[in-house]
Amino acid sequence: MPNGDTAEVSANRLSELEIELVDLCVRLAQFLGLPKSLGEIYGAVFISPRPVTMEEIIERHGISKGSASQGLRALKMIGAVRSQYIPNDRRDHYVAETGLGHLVAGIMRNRYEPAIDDFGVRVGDLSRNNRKAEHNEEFLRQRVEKLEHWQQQAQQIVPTLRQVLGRGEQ
Amino acid sequence: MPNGDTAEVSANRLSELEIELVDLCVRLAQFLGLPKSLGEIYGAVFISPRPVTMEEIIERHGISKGSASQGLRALKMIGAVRSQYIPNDRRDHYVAETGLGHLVAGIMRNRYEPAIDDFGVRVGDLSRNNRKAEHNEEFLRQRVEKLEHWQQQAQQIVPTLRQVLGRGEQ
DNA sequence: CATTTAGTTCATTTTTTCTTGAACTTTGTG
DNA sequence: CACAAAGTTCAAGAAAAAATGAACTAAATG
Repeated sequence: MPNGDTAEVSANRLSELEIELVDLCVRLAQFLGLPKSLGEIYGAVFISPRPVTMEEIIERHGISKGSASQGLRALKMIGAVRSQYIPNDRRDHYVAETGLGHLVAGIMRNRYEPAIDDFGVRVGDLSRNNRKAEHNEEFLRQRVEKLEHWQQQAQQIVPTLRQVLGRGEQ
Repeated sequence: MPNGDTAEVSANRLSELEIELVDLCVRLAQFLGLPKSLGEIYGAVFISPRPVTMEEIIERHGISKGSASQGLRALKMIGAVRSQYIPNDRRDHYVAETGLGHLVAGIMRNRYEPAIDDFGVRVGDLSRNNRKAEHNEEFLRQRVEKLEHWQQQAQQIVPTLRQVLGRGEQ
């Protein structure tokens, strides 16, 4: 049972510094094209020195239950957050993953790689049809080739990023 | 499906292939977090073997004048498109820039680098205040340091990408 | 079991972003 | 100059994305 009496006042407010840290997480999320709430939730976990429950996040940050639930699921999926077992407590407790390489890799895997692959498939189809369709103008064929080249370059980016960001994790 | 008669002027209808190429440009734009219309407009320029006017884009792709004007401005700004002088014609004529490195560099410059810099400024402020505020918990200070580290790694990404994508342009 | 608590789902509402089009400015033309 | 064509701007509408919260399922507790 939550602490009782005087407690109906909101659980400990966020300090200035905590607010700023969460703010940065929100900006980061938006930079990456993720919804603001993911940034808030990640921030909530990031600033906590010990594993947090969904309820704490909801209380301290004023997020709806639905957002919190869905947001945590998404963050788990990209590996930004993981849940940690706490004895004698039925609730899930979350801990932030803080390696930038790890975070970026998760986002890549879930968001970017599928799109790059899809692009590859489409360009592949196109260039296959391109060959047998002899009435195409030469110019458009060159454009299709250009896209194939883009696709090849895009494929190289993922491993390269991994290399740059993979160092210095703890 | 043979093209049939329609030997007349190219003025209108997009071919299947052209539609697919524009479609890919739209997907690419959306992947990069840019509005669909930018993809369409870029696509319109991309598939044209000769410089296109705004009017042609509006006509062939059914885009509003406002979108076309703003979209072309944005594409010029990121260097995805440039206008080319045509004698005896008052209108602007646009040509697509097709080097992936060039395109990505432009988007970086306009969209990502400012955000990364802003992030850097904020983290800098934070860590400066962090030092003099002696009442901060140790844990939060570690988190601020973590963000500084992220910032440093992010700074490295830009030149690395440039290197991967900068080769093989024509 | 009945009850309480943790967490999920999803239709609805809210917010944000994109697109449109009409009014406007600018520039070339006779 | 008056006119027309090219291009810009921005308020308002449309569309898309995100957040909410009530109704739900599942799982522990006694």
